[in-house]
Amino acid sequence: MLGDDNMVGGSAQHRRMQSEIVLEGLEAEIIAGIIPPGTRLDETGIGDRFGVSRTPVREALHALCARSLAERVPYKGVLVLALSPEHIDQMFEAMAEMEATCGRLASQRMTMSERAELETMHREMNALADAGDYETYEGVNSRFHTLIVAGCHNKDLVALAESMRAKLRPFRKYQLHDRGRISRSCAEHQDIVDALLDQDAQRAGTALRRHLVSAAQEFLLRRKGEVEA
Amino acid sequence: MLGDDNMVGGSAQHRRMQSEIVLEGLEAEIIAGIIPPGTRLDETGIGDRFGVSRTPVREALHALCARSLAERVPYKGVLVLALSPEHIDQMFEAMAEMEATCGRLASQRMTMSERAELETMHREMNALADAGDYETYEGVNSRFHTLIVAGCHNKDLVALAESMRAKLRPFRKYQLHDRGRISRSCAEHQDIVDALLDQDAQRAGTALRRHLVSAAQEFLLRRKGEVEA
DNA sequence: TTTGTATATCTCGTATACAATATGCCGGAA
DNA sequence: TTCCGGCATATTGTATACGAGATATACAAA
Repeated sequence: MLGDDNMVGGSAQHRRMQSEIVLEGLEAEIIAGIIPPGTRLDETGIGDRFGVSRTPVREALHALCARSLAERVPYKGVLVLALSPEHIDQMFEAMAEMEATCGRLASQRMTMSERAELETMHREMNALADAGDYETYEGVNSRFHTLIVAGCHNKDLVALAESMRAKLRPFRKYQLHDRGRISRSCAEHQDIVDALLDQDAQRAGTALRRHLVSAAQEFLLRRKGEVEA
Repeated sequence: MLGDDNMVGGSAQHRRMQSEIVLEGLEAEIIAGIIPPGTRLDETGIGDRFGVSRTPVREALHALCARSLAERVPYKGVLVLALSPEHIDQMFEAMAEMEATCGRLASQRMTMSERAELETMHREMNALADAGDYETYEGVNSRFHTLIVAGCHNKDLVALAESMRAKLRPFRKYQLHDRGRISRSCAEHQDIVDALLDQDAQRAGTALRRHLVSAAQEFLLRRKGEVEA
């Protein structure tokens, strides 16, 4: 009995599987752009790199495909997904619609403490915007949106919305790197926060949709510029 | 060259992998309710049943978890998801929101031929309702909703909406088995079709949401009754 | 009878061996 | 020179073997 470390409190603590480690590693590398789209993910090579056999690698690759970060072609391999501009556009739209939906519900359902946190974050972001601290801003911004999505209190909608955000994460690193974009972002956030606190479902939805669409526009324009440059 | 069945037109034709076959088999059995929720999916047993080894079975199980038809508990196995009534309620809501979102966009984006097909289906369903052919009605009803979802012309939104529909399919078999429900369904469909053809985004969304919420209510009431009986 | 411990067994996670399939290269013929 | 076909290689898909962890059972002691 002594030395009993059965910490049963909370959710079961389980040993991290190798496949999980590989999955997270690959995901991070893909999202960070270290592995560019179109790359074939070689099972043996990755296994060697992570120091595991092919089996856990294969499981990680399957998971990657399930999250549509990659695509499996039988007997050929799995390729990091290269997305067309049109598809990226669609993904942004899907994310915007998901967050708008969550936000609309959240306006009615957020708890008092969630609303308080929302305001706190918003104020914090205003300060960060003034200070020009883009890195920190981006972090808070991400949590801000996560909080809104979670505010709908529907596990499935949250999961769908977050899955879209995850897919787009690799593309969002381009954004929010100039003062103009950030101050526009803050203004749009103000609108969103107001609507949520006023419990105005309609306005919350449209404000969120508009905000995300405009963010997407900026991204696509910037990317287009990069390609031409 | 003769006997060359490389029909390269369209997407590549590949030999069906065993893991795919197992996946589809299990999925069908789960959806059909042959494998009840809570069942532990034994890897060796399933392998024997399908005549394959554990490896493809494991891949299928992972895919099942990715589609959240089952849940993996490390070192314990994967369990067919047993959903609480509250969660089922949330899933219905998520599906309703997804279809409403798709429908709102579809009202603006459906092609002429899609709109025509929509009307055709609706008329067909009215006839089937009058005839009391519930089985066929259910089939057309499913295609009706699929068509609306697809009408948003956004691959990602369609995928999200369809994933919710897939999750709920096992529960929907209870529905639409009495004349009252069917006639109400038809009336609600009328509203939806009108809004879509009028390109009235707002109304399309609310009509769809209302329709699906009311369907969910019926299901939950019926289920509650069954439990008490 | 009950409880604690030890063992037995079962299943999962991982590694490796084998089979099937695609790709690339090389030689030969037109 | 160019095109075609067959072979070699590499990589994926599948099967099996092995080790780790967990649960269940049996037995002993209180």
